[in-house]
Amino acid sequence: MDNIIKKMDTLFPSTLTVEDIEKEHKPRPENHTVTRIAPSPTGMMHIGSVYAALISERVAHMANGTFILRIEDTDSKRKVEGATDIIINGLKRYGITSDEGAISATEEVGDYGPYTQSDRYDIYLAYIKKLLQEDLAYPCFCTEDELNDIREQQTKQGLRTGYYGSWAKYKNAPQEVILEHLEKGTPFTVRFKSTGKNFNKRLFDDILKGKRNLPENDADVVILKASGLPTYHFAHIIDDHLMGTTHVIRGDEWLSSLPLHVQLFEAMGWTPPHYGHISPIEIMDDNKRRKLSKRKDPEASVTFYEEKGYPKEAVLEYLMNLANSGFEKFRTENPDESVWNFPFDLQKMGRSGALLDLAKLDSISRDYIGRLSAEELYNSLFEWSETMAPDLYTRMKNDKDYFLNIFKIERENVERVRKDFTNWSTIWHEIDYFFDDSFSPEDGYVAKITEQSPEVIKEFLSDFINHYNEKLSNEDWFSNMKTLAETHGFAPNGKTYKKDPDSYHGTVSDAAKILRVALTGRAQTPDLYSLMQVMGKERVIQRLNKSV
RNA sequence: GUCCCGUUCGUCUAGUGGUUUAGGACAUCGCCCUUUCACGGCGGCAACACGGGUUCAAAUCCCGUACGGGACGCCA
Repeated sequence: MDNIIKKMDTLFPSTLTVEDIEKEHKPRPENHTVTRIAPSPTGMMHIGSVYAALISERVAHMANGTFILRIEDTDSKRKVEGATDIIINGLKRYGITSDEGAISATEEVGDYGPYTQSDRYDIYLAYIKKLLQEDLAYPCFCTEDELNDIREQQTKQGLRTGYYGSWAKYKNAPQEVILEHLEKGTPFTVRFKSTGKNFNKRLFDDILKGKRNLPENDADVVILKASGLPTYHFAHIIDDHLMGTTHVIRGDEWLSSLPLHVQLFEAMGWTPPHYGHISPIEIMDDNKRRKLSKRKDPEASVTFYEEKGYPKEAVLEYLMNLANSGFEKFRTENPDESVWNFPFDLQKMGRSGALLDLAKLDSISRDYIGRLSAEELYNSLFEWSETMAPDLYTRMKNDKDYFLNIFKIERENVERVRKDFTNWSTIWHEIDYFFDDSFSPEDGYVAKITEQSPEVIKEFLSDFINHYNEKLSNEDWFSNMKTLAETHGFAPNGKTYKKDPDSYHGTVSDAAKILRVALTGRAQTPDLYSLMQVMGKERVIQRLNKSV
């Protein structure tokens, strides 16, 4: 073996030894909870990553522990330029703060780094060499084609696929064969030498799934790729040991490799962390449920929510809802508390996968926006529009007071705030009629929408214009309007109208509708009085004159 | 194909053997409030996947079946 290691030293030069690493390594304090999120920089931020990060962050911070952001970039093929920043900014955006790890593409904080796997190259190599020395690992010279052949044969015979048992060609290869390959320069991987037996079951206690019996791992998995970089399995063991991770929260697609990971920890002589496997967020596709896919589903990417303009707080609340069944009750009882004050409890996580429910997100989002003051609403929308709706941004910048007044309608000094804003991207469409340059109804629109005769409309509106006094209170204004409506042939109430429908053009509500439509072009709007106050007398008169 | 995980209203879920005519929220429908809409209030529809056991008693414990999801890579 020493020959092999010597040979490897020339291939992958590194003088760092396990002894060096362990001498430098500071153990964490006793009973200090450490969790981490370990995304791959593939260029997009998956909503599932935010979900997993949120849960891990909560587990650590609820226990006054440490939350780490580690960048898992050992797959050079999938690595994308600038992707680390996307991850960092994505988490920051949702208020998920890490205590250690990458803080930008080039900087990191913490005493347990480096926190980017490609910078940990010689650490992995040191441990690989140790395993080789101890005969717990061995080089494998199989080509891709050979491995495919093995898989094919196994499938044909109805066997488990994998590099195990008698299929493990180089497991006990003679030294000469290995050295010969090394001399020739045959590319090779390093595989872990498993002693597990597939027919042995072992009990694992998952934080979320509970006690599970899983078969021992008997496959000699690759731990070092031909590129010299470790596989996920190996990097996970080394990093989480050295970084002192106590709780690994990850997607349940990893559950099958749990026996392998525990086996690796034990082979290194280390205690494995606690594991919690969370179910993925799913989507309904053609009447079938499946995991949200970043390729097929735009909803999988956080950019979807940014573009639609869901407030980040609303997205976070929605995720918290999925993560913890008690959250809804907490929110009902504490409408104004921050989500970060919710007593998150891992035991209250659902075991099965949840379907992404945008209607529920809408509802949470409406509630959230409804709780904002006009000023807060203005600021949030302004910030969003800078990148997502530049025209709106310019408009808001130039006309701040007008926007604030619009947002104050039925928002300030009322018992119940209206909830007609679902997200930032829909707001402009709700309020565009307030602006003269985007108010261009077609000819005869009032008659068309109200189904009143042009004469009635003309007479009622002309009279209204003559008597309009913007100084009046809502009550006085309305009672004047009511009187005016009656003189123009509208019944004061439904009861009167129903008694003799032929004698009236409608009720006072129909008269109000004429005004509403003339001013806004719509049959449904917020409170008429407030709306006219915000528009101002000049604009009101001008619009009414136009439709007379 | 082999192995693993899961399954309570349409959706998210409460439920840990008797407190349950299975509770809440979102969605949906109806009514009320009301100058429209939204808000709010009240109410309706609506679920323990199926089959066997264990037990005086099962959504809850055990065993099968079905269905759904996942893993089986020099991806993570």
